[in-house]
Amino acid sequence: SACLMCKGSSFLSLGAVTEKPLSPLSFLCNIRQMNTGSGPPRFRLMMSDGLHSMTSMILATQLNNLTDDNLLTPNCVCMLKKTTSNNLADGRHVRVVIVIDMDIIKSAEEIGGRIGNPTPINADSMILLKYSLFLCVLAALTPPKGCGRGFTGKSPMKASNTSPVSTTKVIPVASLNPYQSKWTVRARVTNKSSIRTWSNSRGEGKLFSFEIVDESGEIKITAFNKEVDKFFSLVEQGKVYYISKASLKVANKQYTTLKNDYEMTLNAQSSVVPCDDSQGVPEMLCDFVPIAELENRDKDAIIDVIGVCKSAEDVSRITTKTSREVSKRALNLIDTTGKVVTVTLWGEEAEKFDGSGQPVVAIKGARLSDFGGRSLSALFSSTIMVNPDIPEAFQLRAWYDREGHSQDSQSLTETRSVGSGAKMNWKTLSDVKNEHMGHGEKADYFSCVASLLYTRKENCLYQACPSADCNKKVIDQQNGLYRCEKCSREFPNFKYRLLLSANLADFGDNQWVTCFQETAEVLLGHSAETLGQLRDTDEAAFDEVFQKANFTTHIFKNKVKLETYNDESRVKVTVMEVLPIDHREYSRRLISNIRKLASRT
DNA sequence: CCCCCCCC
Repeated sequence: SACLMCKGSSFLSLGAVTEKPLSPLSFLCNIRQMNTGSGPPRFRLMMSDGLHSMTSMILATQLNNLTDDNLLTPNCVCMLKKTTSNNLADGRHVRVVIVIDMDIIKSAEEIGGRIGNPTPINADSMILLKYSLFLCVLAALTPPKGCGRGFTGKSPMKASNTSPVSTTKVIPVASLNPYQSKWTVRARVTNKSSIRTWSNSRGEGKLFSFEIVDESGEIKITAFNKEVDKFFSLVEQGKVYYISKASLKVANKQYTTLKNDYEMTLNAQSSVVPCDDSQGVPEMLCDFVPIAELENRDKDAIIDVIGVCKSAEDVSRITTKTSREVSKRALNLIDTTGKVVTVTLWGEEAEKFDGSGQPVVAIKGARLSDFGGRSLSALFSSTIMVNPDIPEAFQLRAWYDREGHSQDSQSLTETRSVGSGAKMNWKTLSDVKNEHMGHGEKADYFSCVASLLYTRKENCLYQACPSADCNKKVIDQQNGLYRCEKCSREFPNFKYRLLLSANLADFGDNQWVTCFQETAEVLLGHSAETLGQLRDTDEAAFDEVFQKANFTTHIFKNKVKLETYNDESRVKVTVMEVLPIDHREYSRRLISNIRKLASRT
């Protein structure tokens, strides 16, 4: 539905539809304790309705007990029963929403993850609505309080006495907002870009950007045109600066890779002054996502990852859709979750990467892709660190050398296929018909996910030649001997073989297929021999085998070929392999197909 | 005010 935080009309229409007062529902995005000095603790909340988020919300102290049982954690759903708004007491003109009464109606555990990718809005936009009701959800930007890095309550920062700026106090980067103009931050430069130019309908120019970090958080800073000339050579990667008088704006969530709702633009008044004292200013702020956890994150999420580079491809050159040549190199990273993910590095990063000695690799700001299930891609804005000097890297190194190197691992990135190694050519049953598969000179191969709709139990078993490599049907001589025409021999025995006709169905179509011995045994769950015995001795049990197999769902790898009998052509589909469904992979494939379909219309 | 981020 439409965003109820910024669209008054939506709010009204929702009220009209339901015809009864609704209490506002919110997702909690984040919660952190504010620095209040003496007095009861105050908690700042970030909430969202899935589309927009609001950071300037404060829990009334009488609700502080909600934080006691660790229920008010990111992703839980809250019902805001009573709210008011106010300016912050510290004299800054910051409008905040105070939550006076609310209930937690679904725990973070029940929600299971962040919903949506909300754009931050400020309290003023919300206050316009008087938000007697709105819908919001708390989504996770950081782990719950107490176990996160960089966003939990931190002691207030002291301005260094070497500060050249005496009129404004040094504040934490995390507390920067557009409503406060007199501030100075002291932070380290990370990830400085080169100078780029642009030219579009709105004009042209040049820019460079960099990121800064202090113990409270991080923010992206961009300099355009004149400010490029003024600051580019001054700003050095890894150095600490006092920065003040820059513009703040809401960061566009689509492009943001840092954990900050805002970003900074240097302007004519801005000051950037080197600071010799880098005491207490971290090198980098990372929020590493365990590799196994990547399965549960949204496609396109920007995440930090750390793992041992178990293996790396050689660098190669590829041509992009826009005919540009670029270097690429894929790495396989493993962490203590035992899961492996493929990360692709590009350009210079791909060229200079050295995977020998299986280094620990940390990447800040990689993009999660759904290629091959789950994989990662480094961006221009990513920071790639080889054997970084951080505790997580030392722990991983120790784990890998001790046990990780020999542990069974499973990749989230499907490189070739499930099962026997051949490439999966996924089709729906109607695709097979519409694309006239099998009509060519050679047979075509495809894989599908389908359910057994019907199996013909009559004639599914035949008596075959007992010699090892011959499966030819034998002729019952009715004298206790069975003749194989192929071997030109008579045998006192035979072996049962399966030749099962089955009707497969998926959501759009159905198809008769033939399953020989091995595939039929998998589908029916018994060996041909057992089935033969069963048919001859216990017909009810034999029937039950088929009943049980009915409506089971599998991955079928098939061969399709047009065959002609007596001037009549029909497509013959033979099942080559039956594989169990990896449900996670299947739902991913399903979602990806739905996305594809949606993008076509 | 940019926002490129690629390939299978």
